[in-house]
Amino acid sequence: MADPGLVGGSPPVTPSIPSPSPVPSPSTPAGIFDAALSAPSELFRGSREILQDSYVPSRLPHREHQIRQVAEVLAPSLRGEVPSNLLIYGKIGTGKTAVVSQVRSELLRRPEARGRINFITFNCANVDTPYSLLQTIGNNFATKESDRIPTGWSLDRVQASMRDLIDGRTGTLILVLDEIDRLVKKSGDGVLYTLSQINSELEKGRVVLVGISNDLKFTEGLDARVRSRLHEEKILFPPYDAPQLQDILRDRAKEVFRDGVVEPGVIERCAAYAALENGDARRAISLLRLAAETAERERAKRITPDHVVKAKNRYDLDVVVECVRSLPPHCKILLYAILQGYERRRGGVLTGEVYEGYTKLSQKLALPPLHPRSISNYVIELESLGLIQANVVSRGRGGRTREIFVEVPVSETMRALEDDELLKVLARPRLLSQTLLTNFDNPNRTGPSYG
DNA sequence: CATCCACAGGAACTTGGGGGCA
DNA sequence: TGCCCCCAAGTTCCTGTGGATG
Repeated sequence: MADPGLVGGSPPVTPSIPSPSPVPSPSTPAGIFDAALSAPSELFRGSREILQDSYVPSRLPHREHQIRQVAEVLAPSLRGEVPSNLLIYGKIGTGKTAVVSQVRSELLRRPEARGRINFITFNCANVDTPYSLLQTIGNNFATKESDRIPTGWSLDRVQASMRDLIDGRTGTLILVLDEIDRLVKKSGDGVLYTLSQINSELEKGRVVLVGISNDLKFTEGLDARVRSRLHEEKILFPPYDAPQLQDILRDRAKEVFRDGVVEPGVIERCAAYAALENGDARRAISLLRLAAETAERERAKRITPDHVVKAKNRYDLDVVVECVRSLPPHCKILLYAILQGYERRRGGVLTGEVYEGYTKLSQKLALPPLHPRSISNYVIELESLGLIQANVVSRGRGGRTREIFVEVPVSETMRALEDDELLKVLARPRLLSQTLLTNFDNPNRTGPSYG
């Protein structure tokens, strides 16, 4: 089985996929993809992968300085010395992961790195418990099946086994922990303490930690020893501004689109939308991709600024629907109760009302309702996902509570919930919301405006 | 200015599931 | 097979909060 969240290191073993039968099944309308595949794309020249999040371009505009900084920190590993631990901060889509990935490639390309440097990258959103982290690190070094660390051992045993496996190889292990703040938030700093002091227990191997975080303040709650070890070096990635985002988009566009298909104003509009949202380059690139796909579906010969506007509306709604679908069952019921209350009151709903609504819905669905404490946690989770805004308000003798506002289009979100197997019995006929496109396309919108 | 209300939210605990080991 | 481990989800218990009220 492939290690979850492992981005670098040994390639995961993938099961062989049987080749598809060339004969279409009788129930499949033959040739439904023929039209889409036969004609070459009029817009795309290069692989569409160039516009995916996972693609790391050969050039990272406006990140030359950061690349140099990361390289300088890690360079001692090429001389057989132990580099300092490194923390990289910056908001989403500021190029942190891409820069580390590029430095990694350059580093491993050097002849001095051969047999001397191992580079493993984890995303702590997937590997977020001490056990799974130590297990995955150890298993990355296991050369035979019997060396692998299974699930079910005590944490001490996993730790000792991982240490032995790392020490089985000479050289430096550069351990990149992407979204390290999520690991700390979920499991505390114990495992970081273990990793940050592991070098004192190793004879041959050496470990260097490179933490990547979106949260500039995540080290505030750390144990002082862990903080000082992690903070040996730190690099801040500032958000991109609109002209910088335009440069990034032009680079990608040149690579992926045919000449002259991108109309003036397209790049500028994608960059402007993304610049408004924390200078997120990923978002800018996704918008460009969606705009191109929209143009392609319309069989347009060129991508226009209008396609960007359509793409932006689609992007926002897709994100919401996908997010809603991935919620746990009780969280979906809670969100439905919030939406109902919000629609009824045409404004903020209080925790007590929401809990009452949630309890009624649960009973309707023949599910035992959760305790208010658990619901309180779900409210926090929904807020962190950006679906609602929950402000703590004190109402005097009315007590202290949270006033909850909905941050997504009510009708569309309810419909997404009603599509769910669990909640479909709640579905009712409703009018199509006219608010969606106008609300989503107003970047200057302040505060809750749906409902 | 003490009291009150209706929670907020931290911490410890319980439960149940997936897995290893002797 | 029984006992151990980890982990996620949920519960219980508790203290804290802050503005209206008397």
